[in-house]
Amino acid sequence: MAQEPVTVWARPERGTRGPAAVHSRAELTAVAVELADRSGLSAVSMRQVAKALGVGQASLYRYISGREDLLDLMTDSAAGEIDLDVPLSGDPVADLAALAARTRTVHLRHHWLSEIPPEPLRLGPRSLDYLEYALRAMAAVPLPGQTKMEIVALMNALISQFARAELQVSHANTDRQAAQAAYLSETAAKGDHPHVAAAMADHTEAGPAESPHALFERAMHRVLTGLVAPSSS
Amino acid sequence: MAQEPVTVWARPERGTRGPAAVHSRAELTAVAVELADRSGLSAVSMRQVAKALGVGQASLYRYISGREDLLDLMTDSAAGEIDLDVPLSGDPVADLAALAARTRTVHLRHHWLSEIPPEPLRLGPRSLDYLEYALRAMAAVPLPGQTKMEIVALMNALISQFARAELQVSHANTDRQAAQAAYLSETAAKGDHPHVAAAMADHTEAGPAESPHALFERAMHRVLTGLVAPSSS
DNA sequence: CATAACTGCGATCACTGTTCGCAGTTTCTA
DNA sequence: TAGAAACTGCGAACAGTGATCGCAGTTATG
Repeated sequence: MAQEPVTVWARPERGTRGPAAVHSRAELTAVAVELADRSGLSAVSMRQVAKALGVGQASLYRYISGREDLLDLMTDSAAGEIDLDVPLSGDPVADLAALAARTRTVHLRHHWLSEIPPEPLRLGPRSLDYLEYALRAMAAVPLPGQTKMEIVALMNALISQFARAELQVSHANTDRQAAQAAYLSETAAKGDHPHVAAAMADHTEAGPAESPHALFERAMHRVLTGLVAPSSS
Repeated sequence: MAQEPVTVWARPERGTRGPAAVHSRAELTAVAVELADRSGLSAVSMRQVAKALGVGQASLYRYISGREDLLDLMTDSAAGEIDLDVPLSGDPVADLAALAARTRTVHLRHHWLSEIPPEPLRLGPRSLDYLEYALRAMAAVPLPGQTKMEIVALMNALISQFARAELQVSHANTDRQAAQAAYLSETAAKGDHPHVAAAMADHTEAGPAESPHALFERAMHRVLTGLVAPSSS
């Protein structure tokens, strides 16, 4: 009935019969990534990708089965940029924290990673290598495999969150954010929400702001320590 | 030039001049939430909301300025379902963990919360009360306000992630997920990725699975301990 | 050589969020 | 009290989206 393999990774890129395809999935992915790097994820539409590639829009469906596939490819391509040849020290927390730090740089290089709608299980070959590496780092940890996988998922969610927060301040804010911030400070100044007001005052004066990288490493180290530490119950 | 208040919360619901509006933002919100509860966030389109409300589509723009406003209203409405009258014990970690547990139930009640695209700063009045409560729980913690706010953001990201994972297993999987899972186990069985294979084997046998609630509480407690604990550096 | 499988793609469909202009209603002001 | 101003509801339309269908042309297989 329907086409059998519903995921890109299980579908062969080419048959053997017809004329050679002019482009490839890799090419498609590269174009999509460049488009997203420059103009955000919303710029990655079938039409724009087709235009940037110089083909008709409907032709894209010869390479992928839909936009979801494109996101899969992009995500996995980004995962491929994470260096997995770094040897493990044996300290699970330190190794995971270092991996997280490398993942963070990829997130900063590709803003759109934090915009990708988090499907459960968006795992391509490179992402799988990534998962394998992370699990290997936890090999000596006496936790069930299920829990370890959840730890990796949580770690990635945190990395995404950090990247979002970091890009938010650096990037030029839309007027929507400005309005939101204005509403926040305005409401906080009204007298209710004293703790919010205090926290925001802290934020504005503060001292020399800690470098985002250092902040990330500290927080991630703490969280991982909490997660990986042997359970006391 | 443009309309001044860019956020819903700063825009008055009604002027004083014209005929009385037939509906209200609250009504709009309720309809949208019910729609999302039943059919997911994608069912919340201007047309469907208008139809469910019995008005023309263009009329919605008299109450809100766009779909984003609708998401803001829905999110804040959900935040309003979190009980903030629970007295604080004085133990920051325990209080935050309890708050997180209550937030989790709201996420489970409203699947779509995990689907909402995470804008930076989507804070309405109820969300602000929530933030105030969380900061109050950390009043005695010797950390800069900025860091405390980040902790709250991280906590919420984790709650969202947990809810997603939990709903993923319970909910009827789409064939896309099934295909992804098939690809995963197939590739893992190939011999590379031994740690992934082992973890998945753990997953399938395992013993009596721990209740999701207990798992959540344990992990959250650990993470919060790691985050709130006095810095050693 | 015929058949089956493939490629590229113009045209089109159903859907999305949003805007415009108009008729009708209410309230404020001069 | 008349008129202007501000508001409501909304039909129609616009630009954009992802996806499908069918056709002409090309290539390899049996």
